[in-house]
Amino acid sequence: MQISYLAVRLVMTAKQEQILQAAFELFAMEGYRNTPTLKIAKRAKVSEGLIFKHYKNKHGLLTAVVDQMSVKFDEFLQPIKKENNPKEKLRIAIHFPFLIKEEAFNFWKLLYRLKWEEAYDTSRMSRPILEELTNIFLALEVESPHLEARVLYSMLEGVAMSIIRKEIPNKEALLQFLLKRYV
Amino acid sequence: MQISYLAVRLVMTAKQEQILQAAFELFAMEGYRNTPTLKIAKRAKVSEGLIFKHYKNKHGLLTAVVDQMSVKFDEFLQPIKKENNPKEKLRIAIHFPFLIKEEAFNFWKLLYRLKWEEAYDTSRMSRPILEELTNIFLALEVESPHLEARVLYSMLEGVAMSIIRKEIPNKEALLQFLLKRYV
DNA sequence: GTCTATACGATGATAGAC
DNA sequence: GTCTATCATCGTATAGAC
Repeated sequence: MQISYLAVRLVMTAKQEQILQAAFELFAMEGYRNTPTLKIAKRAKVSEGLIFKHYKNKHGLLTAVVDQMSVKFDEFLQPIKKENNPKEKLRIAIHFPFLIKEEAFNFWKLLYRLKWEEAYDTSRMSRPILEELTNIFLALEVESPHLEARVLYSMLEGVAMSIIRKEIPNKEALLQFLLKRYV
Repeated sequence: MQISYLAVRLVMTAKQEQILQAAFELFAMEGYRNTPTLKIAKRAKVSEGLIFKHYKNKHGLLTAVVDQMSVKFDEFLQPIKKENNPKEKLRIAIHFPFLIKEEAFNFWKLLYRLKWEEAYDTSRMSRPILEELTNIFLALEVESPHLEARVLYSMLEGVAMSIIRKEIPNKEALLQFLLKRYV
């Protein structure tokens, strides 16, 4: 009975969600190790013990946070997946770093934190993008589609990191520059 | 008496160096927060107390590690600084991510860890590179030297990260591809 | 300079009542 | 499901002897 299992998994009490949300925010802002469970409890306005009832231990809570992020990430990728025209896909890909709203910075901060801090395997998130980029260049029949994709991916990742870290003074100019170069 | 002050600072006992080396390795491999001082002491084959005699506290030890890294980083940058021909400077810059030897991966891992994990300001390390790249494109009189430099920087940073994380199967092919594109 | 012993606070986790 | 109380352990840091 897969369906009912999934259904059960989706049911969350209000407090359970508060914990998840608080943990997400704090892990992103201060890091996993730097965040005591007591601080999460306070932010979520629940008792500390409740965290362990729901998520077994601190790492279980992190897993739950990451699972939730995966879903958001898939949603983020939908536009490029739905588009069929390779030129248009490319345009969407280049827009990605610039589409990250300030409210979503925490999401990406956490992703990069985990990547380095916890040696968490974030490839299930990065691989789909790399695959999309490769498909683009295969369709465009360029000389070295895989290398082309790798380079674009690295560049977009580097740009995204700079944006999240608020190191780019004029985002719009950079976006236009990239569009002119690639599309 | 600046000179004698500096001279004093450079004197280190053998055990002090062992501590610094062990801390560097562990911070890079497992992260600053994840590394207990006892573990550092054991790796350095000294007593735990000695760490605090020499470095006051754990954060002081981190500072000492970062200071030492700064020196290594400057050495790394020397080739591009010494070169005058912009085309040649560009070639050197593109080589950078590929010049990182496996033994030096820890160095860069720690740099990125600190960047995200501790919100450590690593700009004193990244800014000089960005400046060099900007100078290159100013000398080459391209249309948008600052944007051009920013994009190259992001790309090289992204590539370097992939290399450190051992995600690139064929480094040589990627290097040749980049050289062909940029130089 | 170096070691041993130890204090002390913080933190993850459990037990039991409601 | 939720809270309060509590524990055990770990980790930073200090004191004092050699």
